Amino acid sequence: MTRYYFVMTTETDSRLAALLYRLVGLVRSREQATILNPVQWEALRYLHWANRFSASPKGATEYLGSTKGTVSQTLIALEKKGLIEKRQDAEDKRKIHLVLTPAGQELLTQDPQALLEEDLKSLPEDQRRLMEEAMENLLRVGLQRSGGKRFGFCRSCRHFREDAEEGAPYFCSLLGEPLAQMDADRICLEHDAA
Amino acid sequence: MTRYYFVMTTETDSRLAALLYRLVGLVRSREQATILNPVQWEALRYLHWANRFSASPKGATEYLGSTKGTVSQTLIALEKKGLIEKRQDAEDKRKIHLVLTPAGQELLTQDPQALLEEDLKSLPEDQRRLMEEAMENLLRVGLQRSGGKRFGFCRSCRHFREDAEEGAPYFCSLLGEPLAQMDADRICLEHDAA
DNA sequence: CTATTTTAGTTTCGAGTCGATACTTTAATG
DNA sequence: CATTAAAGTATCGACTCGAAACTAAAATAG
Repeated sequence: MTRYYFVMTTETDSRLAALLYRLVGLVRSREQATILNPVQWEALRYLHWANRFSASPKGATEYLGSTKGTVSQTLIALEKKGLIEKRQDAEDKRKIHLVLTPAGQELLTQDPQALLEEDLKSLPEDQRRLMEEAMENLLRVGLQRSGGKRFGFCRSCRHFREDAEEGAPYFCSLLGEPLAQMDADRICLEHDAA
Repeated sequence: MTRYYFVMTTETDSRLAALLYRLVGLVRSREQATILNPVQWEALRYLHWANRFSASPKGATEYLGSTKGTVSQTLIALEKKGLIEKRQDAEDKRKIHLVLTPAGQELLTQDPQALLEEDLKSLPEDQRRLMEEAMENLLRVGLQRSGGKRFGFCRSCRHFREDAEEGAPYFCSLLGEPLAQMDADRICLEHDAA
C-alpha cells in the first residue's frame, strides 16, 4: 500500500495544527505496520517509563486518557502477544502490577517513534529548546482546558526524599515507601510538582 | 471520565517526540468526545479542503494514508450521519464526487482542531514561523522515508494556468479543465510542485 | 474491435479501539 | 459489621484497520 500525505504550503496562513497532525499521523502509520497498533505502542512505552507504583491498569488508563474497560482490553492484547505479564499485588489484592517481558523490552528497541525522535534531534539545539518550551506551554493550556492532570518523574515530586533508609537510596513521603534508583527516574502516577 | 496527561520535564533529555504525540492526543481525545471519531474528522476536513478533482473516495484514501476499503467504511459512516453526499461522475461512471451537506459544513465550525490552531496562533510570530519550517522539513524527511507523496494547493501546481477561458478564471493543463476560483485555493490530488 | 488489464469503489473478514454499562472482588470507611 | 469506594474484568454496538475478494467501468493491447 502506498501512502500519501498532504503538506500545506507556507503561502497560506499558518496551518501548523494540521502539520502537527500529519507528522504524528506519519508515525502512527508506521506503527500500524508493526505487530502493535498505535495505542498498544503507547501503552508499552508507558509501562517502560512507569515506576512500580504506576505500572498498573489504573496508571495506564490515566496515562492513555481512555477508560479502564478499553485499556483492560489493550492490556489483554499485549499479554496475549507475550509482551507484558500481570502480577497481583501482595498487599492489596485488587491491584495488578504490569511488567514487560524480555520480548516486550526487545520490541521497544524497534519503537517507530524513535525515528521521529532522531529527526527531531537533528534540529539545531536552540530551535529544539524553543519548540520544546512552546509544546509544553501548549500542552499545559490544553490540559487546563480539558481538566487533565500532569504526570511527572518521581525525582521531581514534592514527596521525593533523599533521606536514605537502609538499603534504599530514596524515599516517598506520600506512600511511605523506600525508592530504588530505578523508581526515581521513572514516571509516577502520584506525581505532585515540587 | 477524567483525563490525565503526562508532560515530560525538561530536566531529562529531549522528549520532544512524546510531547508532540501527547499534544495531538489531546486534540484526538477532544474529537473522540464528539459525534465523530478522529478519522472521521480528518476525512471531513479533507473533503472541505479538496477541490472538485480530489473530493472522492480515492482522494480521501490517499490523503488519509489508509486503504480504500477502510476509507469506504468511514465515508459510509459520514453519509449515514448526513454530513456528506455521494454523486456519480457524469463522464466516468466509476468515479464518485463527495460533497459536504449543510450539516457537514455546519459541523466543521465546531472543529476541535481549531482550539489547537488558536493556541498556536498565540505563539510569537517568529516562533511559529520557525516551528512551521521545522515541521515541514520533518514531514518531508518522514515522507521520503516512507515513500509518501505530497499534496498541495491547486494554485501552486505546475499545471496551473492563468489564461482564462470564457467563464472560468483559471485552467488546469494536466486535466484540460477550466478552474473556478474555488478550485484554485483547494487541495488537489494531482498536485505537482512548480 | 474485441480481449485483457487497470482503475474506482464496495464488501467481508478477524483483531482491536472506543465509550458505556454492568459486574466481581477486595479494601476502606461509617 | 454494613456500606461505600476502588481496581479490574466482561460485554455491547459502532467503528477502524489491513487484507483480500469482488463488481463495474474505462483504458489499453493485440
